[in-house]
Amino acid sequence: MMHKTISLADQIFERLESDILTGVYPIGSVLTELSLSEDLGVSRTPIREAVRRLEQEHLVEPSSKGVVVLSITPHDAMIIYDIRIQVEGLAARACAENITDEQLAEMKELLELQEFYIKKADSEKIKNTDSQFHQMIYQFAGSPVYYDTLAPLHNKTQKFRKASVARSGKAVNSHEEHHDIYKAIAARDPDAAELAMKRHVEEAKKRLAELAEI
Amino acid sequence: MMHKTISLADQIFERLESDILTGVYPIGSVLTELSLSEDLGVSRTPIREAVRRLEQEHLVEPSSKGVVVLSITPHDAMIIYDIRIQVEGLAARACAENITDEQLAEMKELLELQEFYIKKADSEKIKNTDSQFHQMIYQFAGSPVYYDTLAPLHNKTQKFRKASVARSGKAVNSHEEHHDIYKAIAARDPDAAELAMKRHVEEAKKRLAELAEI
DNA sequence: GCGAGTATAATTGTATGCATATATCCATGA
DNA sequence: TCATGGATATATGCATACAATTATACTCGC
Repeated sequence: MMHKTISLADQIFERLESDILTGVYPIGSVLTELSLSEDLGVSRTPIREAVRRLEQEHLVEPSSKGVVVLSITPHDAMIIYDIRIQVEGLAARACAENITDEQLAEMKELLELQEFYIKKADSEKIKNTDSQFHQMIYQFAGSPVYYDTLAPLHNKTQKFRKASVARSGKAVNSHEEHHDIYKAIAARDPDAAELAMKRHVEEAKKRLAELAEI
Repeated sequence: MMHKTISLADQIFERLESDILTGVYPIGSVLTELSLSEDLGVSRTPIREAVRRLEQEHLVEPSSKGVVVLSITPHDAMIIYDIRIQVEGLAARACAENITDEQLAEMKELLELQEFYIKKADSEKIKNTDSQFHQMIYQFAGSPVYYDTLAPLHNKTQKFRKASVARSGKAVNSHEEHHDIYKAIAARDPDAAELAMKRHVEEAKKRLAELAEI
């Protein structure tokens, strides 16, 4: 019952993370290992593992009794964008310096796929390719440090944005900005890549600020 | 068996993290839960928890048999400093904008303590106060996001530096730079605080680069 | 009626056992 | 000799049992 499948702990983490960021477990509610274990029908062991990861990401906080749900505030979201502006700028620069031809081709392919989904107006898939594009940048930047630092931040803003979009009904489109970044990286121009990426994340921040009326 | 003290899992994580970053477990070596469990004299449960955290921080990587030690390369360390330059700059700025009088007093006290240890040439304590100073900045910046992002990065450079210092015999002293940062924060001057912090982390990067002969 | 002290319940920390998957090694046959 | 197949060893994933701590409720004495 082990390898091919994703571990229960991973599945449970994904589920709990989603449920917290989308409000299924409201901020302030208390979760205990035992109650989660009963709710999800598994033993405490994989639950513990998932909850520890939630703790590390500050989505929950230990309290005298179980853990209490924290999620993130709009203010936190804005700060995450400020950090992302700087660090993704560095990552894009590193990417322009280090990317291989194969990786570049992969990136181009993803952008074409995104274009396809934009024409079909499949917003779920658009958002997916969007995230994948950023994760590619993190991965192609030449050090796992970029991914480790940026992936959790990106993840949080994505889910926060998702909740805001659901409330407002608006959607966003940043395909052109992605293409600018790609072009700079393809040209192996670090300055241009950094600039394009910083501009892109800044725009994303502004869009969310409007959306969430911060 | 659940004393007031820190949990076994936490202790083991700290120890393994240190041992990896200082080379006790060389890069490429393989660790299994069972062998660690026997070496450290505890059951697999807390070991598992610690190893999962190491995986999340990319200090080890799962393999067919146990996990293999990754640690960080000098190149990674330099990248971490580049990220810290930017993000700690933001944190220092936020700190100057948000810090309370009590927090400011606490910070001043810490710097006086550090001065005391410097006169006594107690390098272990100096390093401790050093780390505490940075962590205070993260905590007083007004959002847990700063701490979550910066603490792991700071931790890694500290331990990496420790290994380098052990090899070279040199030590470093950055008290004056800390004091500059404090003065800017005390004056509630965000621009000056950001600048002082950036300069400080840049200097730390240069010192490590010399030390590690990168 | 109320406070103190104690019993009880609830919760997490740790150990252990079992199931399962994978690697390794050895034997056997062409 | 080499490939193949199976037995064995080793590893992790999950469940469960137990220990210990902390919160809560309750009782008893005043």
